[in-house]
Amino acid sequence: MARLRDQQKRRTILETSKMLFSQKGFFNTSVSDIVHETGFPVGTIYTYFRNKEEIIQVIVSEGWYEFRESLVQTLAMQSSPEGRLRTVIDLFLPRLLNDLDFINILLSEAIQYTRIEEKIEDLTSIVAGIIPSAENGNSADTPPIELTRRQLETALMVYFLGIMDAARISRSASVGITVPDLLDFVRISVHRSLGVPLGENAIHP
Amino acid sequence: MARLRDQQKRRTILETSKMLFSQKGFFNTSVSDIVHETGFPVGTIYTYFRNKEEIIQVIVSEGWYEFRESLVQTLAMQSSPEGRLRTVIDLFLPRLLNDLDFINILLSEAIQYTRIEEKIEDLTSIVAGIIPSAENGNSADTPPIELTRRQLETALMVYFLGIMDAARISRSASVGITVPDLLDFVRISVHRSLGVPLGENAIHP
Amino acid sequence: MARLRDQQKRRTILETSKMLFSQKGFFNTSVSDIVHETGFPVGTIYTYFRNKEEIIQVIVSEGWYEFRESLVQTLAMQSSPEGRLRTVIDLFLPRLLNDLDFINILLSEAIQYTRIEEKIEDLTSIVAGIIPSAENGNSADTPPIELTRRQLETALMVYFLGIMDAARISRSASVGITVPDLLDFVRISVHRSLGVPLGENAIHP
Amino acid sequence: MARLRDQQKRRTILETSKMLFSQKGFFNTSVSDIVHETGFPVGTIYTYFRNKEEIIQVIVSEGWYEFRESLVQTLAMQSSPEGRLRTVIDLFLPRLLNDLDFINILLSEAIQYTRIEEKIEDLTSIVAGIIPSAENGNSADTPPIELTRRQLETALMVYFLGIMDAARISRSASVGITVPDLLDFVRISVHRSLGVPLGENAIHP
DNA sequence: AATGAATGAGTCTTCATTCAT
DNA sequence: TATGAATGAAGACTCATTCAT
Repeated sequence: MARLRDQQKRRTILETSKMLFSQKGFFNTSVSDIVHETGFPVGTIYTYFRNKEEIIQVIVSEGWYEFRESLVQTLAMQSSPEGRLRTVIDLFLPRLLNDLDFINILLSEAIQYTRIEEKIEDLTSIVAGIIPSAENGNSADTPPIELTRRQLETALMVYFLGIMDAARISRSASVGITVPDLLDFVRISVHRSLGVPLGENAIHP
Repeated sequence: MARLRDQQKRRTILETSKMLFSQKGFFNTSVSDIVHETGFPVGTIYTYFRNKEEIIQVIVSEGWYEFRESLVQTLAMQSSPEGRLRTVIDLFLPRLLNDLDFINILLSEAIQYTRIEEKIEDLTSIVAGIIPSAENGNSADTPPIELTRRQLETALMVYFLGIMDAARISRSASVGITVPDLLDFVRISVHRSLGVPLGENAIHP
Repeated sequence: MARLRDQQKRRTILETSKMLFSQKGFFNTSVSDIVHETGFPVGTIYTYFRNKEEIIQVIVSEGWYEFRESLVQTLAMQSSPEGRLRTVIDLFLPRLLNDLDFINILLSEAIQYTRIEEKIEDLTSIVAGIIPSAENGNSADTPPIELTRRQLETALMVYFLGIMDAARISRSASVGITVPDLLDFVRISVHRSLGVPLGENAIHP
Repeated sequence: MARLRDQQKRRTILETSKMLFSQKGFFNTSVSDIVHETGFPVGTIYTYFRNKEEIIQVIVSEGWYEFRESLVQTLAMQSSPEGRLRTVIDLFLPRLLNDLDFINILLSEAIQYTRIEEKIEDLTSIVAGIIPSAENGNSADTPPIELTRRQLETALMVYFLGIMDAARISRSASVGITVPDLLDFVRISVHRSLGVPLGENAIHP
């Protein structure tokens, strides 16, 4: 019982902080802001987290863990390379882009507490593994793309970072590009490069 | 006659701050750090800049202005679309990626002082204008790419942001990708998508 | 349970600041002076007051409120106009003039934070209300003074301000006038103008 | 020639500073404010005045000297006590009250640089000397007031300070009393106390 | 365990005055 | 002599974290 309520408090702190960090930035959000927004006493914040830095680290690591785990598990359930690709593009990418607060924190000022390099390399590696290539060994029916593993990973890293950054920026009123534009762009690129057709509703976001 | 404002001093403050902001972040760099690093007295910092925020704004706006101006002017000197594309890829992209401190500041914590949206949209628009497409009107010998203007701009935004972000991250020891990998990636992509061959030394890296 | 705000601490800050502001002036008193004089750490000052300005505002507003309230309440207990007048002159005026630090702050540099106009107008209005005049309606036995309400209020304002300012200045070694001289002056004036005899010990000096 | 221009500059500095000190207060007016308002370079300010403090001291001392000298000289030209009284009330008081900036500075935050005690005592003494009293020796035709010299000086000090303070405060929008009310008040008081009738245009302000 | 007052190093910034030119 | 950039001590205030209650 107490356990449950505690977990709820912890979640509230994390969610409130996430919103504040995304909106005002990590350094412009004071612990006192979190206190006011949650309504909890300061002391309470420090019974759940060692310090302010730990809050952002947990937001990022838990958020990423969740995303990554569900990606890996769902990928495992798809037998064909094509199915896996569709999963990434039609399910996980939209989900990622849906959480702009998360992206904002991941790429913003707190990048120093974020270890984003490791995360992107990891993601890149997972996705590279599902793309049929000469090096990866490829099935008979999908023609291999002519890229070395290194080139593929470079491409994927640019794509992921570019899409996340574009999504983050697209929030700004002055930007014409929208998240749907970005998803559209990915589908076209994949279709052209890999010959995998990905209709807008292939799986359904 | 009193002394005149010393432009060399101003430059020193800007360069020192740029390095510090990139290394430690804007918020973790104190004015006192700038004072120690430059060796100037505090007062001097404030005779050249109204406040700490103005320093980062000037770093970004002057840096961007310089980059953009030389891009536009050099583009104007190239008559063929192909030549313009080569200019962008072989001259300006390497130059941009060479200044990782600048990129770091542009994309990092100071994003709030940076108006990066406007800058990226502007750049995207300039480059979109030189790519032969059905909409842009195209010469007989280069086949148009089959993208709407909106799709093209989305693609360019993702590419630019992705490359800059990847370059920034590539600094980290744990990342396998390097800036040459990124340039390589761009050349291949352009070659494949537009049929424009861009050898590594096409103009000069 | 954490500690509760300590009202004694708050009072110490107010009293110390009052003395310092009166002695050295508001602008020549630094928060650091208050810190040294009280012995409290800086942070403590700011847990009780939002800023330096609020300290002087509280000194003035609380001081005035206390003075005004006790004036009004005691006046209400006196049934005759004469009794009320004596209360003002023999009880409240001495009390006011006894707190030269307060007067000094009220009339000095912090006048900008002090809203002294409102306070004086209010006081003037209260006292004007107890003086028998043709306009106020007067009892049969005290002859009305021959002044319009406006003239009466002007007179009272000049008197109050003049007495307070004279008292403040009388602190200076070079000035011959003393606070008893001022009280003496008021008694004579009232006696002559209103025919109300006010012996030095009428109520209690 | 240079001499003349110099004196003009000096006057400009004094007048600009007087306005600024009155409006914003001495401590809230920076030397840089004076620089901006006058358009002179900082250095110039310091060729005319040793420091900021000296500026206010000169404003007050020169302003007072001028006022006092012309008072004394004009008084000397009046042979009757009554004429002298009229001069004070109809000529000098209105002139004094006409310069609210001066009064404001005299009584405000810079009171520490102002030596107001000496000035008021001096003025009080001058005026006390022209009022017929038992102690002063009095002419046959004006009945002496029944006040000791000390009481008279007390009265005058209260009057002068009260009127100046009231005038200063009357600037505030919320105050009903005006400078004419104050002059009116003085005339009535003098008439009643001393039997000297002072029509509004007795001499002409 | 829960609380929130206490803490003080550290932040950015100002500004009167000087003095090199 | 005229100038205005240079100076740095001093200012007000913040805020993450602790710890007495």
